[in-house]
Amino acid sequence: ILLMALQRAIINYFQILGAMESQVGGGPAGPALPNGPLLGTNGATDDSKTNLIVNYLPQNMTQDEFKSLFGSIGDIESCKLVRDKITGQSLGYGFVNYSDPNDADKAINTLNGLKLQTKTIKVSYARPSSASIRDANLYVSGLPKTMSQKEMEQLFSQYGRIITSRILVDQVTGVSRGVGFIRFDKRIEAEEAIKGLNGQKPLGAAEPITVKFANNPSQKTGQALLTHLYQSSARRYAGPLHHQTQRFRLDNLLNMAYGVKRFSPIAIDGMSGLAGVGLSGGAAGAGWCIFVYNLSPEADESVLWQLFGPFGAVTNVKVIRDFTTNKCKGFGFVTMTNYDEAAMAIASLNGYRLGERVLQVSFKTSKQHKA
DNA sequence: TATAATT
Repeated sequence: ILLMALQRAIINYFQILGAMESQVGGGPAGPALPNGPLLGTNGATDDSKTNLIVNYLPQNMTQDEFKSLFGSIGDIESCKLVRDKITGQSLGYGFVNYSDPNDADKAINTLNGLKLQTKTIKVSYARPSSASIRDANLYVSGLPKTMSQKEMEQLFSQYGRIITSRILVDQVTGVSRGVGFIRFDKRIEAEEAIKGLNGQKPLGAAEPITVKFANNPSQKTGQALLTHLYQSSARRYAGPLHHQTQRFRLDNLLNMAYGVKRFSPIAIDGMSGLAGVGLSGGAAGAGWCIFVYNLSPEADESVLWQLFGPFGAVTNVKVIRDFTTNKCKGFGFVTMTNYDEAAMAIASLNGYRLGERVLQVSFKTSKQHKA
């Protein structure tokens, strides 16, 4: 009976999420229109200097958050967070096409390596889209535990240009698990690497390695899907009250099914005492507005992303600048979607020393700007 | 023995 109730609740929950996404999401940007100066001699657009691919995005980042983060650098021609066509889940990567090549360069320099929650995002130029670069990812197992990422790359680089490589490690000890991934620029290169290396012993190794095409990571088991849903349920949009009650109802069911408690008492009890503090609506989307005081005159938006991003979903950041000098006036605002993440960020960052300055961080109140 | 890299 519990499982049936859980199943119903999950179906119900997906419908609610779907409705919320369509209200809040803002939708994917349309295709980039040909832009005069960027037309090549063959009539094709050349966006190689403006179009970026962004990888390792947090699973729960929305299109709006994505646009807000990259829009803080400069004017965006188009951007898209890529989602699974059927489930609507983020695939963890996206594209940003800037109007100005200088802004694309700036985005790589300032946002590549930015830590957001548990992820370190990667920002790089997108290669021209083509069938020849798809399905070029290899799964490698049986690697010697002593082999480094660099050594694995050296082994594979004879077959082509490597785009990414990774060796999986034990989360506790940090020691190699003997498995990894190699993404080549071209699928043909990956095919050649399989022919050349599958079943072969690396120099000095005791065992042969297995090299094959990697599975697509979007296929999940029912268990993994449930786990995922459970994790994402607490991270969503703080939203209107009827969504809150829905959220807690589902959470209680999941708590029963998994025997774990997700919400801290403060996240539940805290809500009732917070009328009028921090919670904002408006065009930027609902969320908890945080006041950040004692920023340096040189502070910019990327500082706020770096400070608050690790704590959870950030929808917007703003540095308040002097109109004439364009220098920061010493304060800014950050909007976060979820109360518990905002509270954690405030608790952690209030009193935080940034260079020579000690930050004051709190929920925004109506009369703080006079201080 | 499995990570969200081509719209």
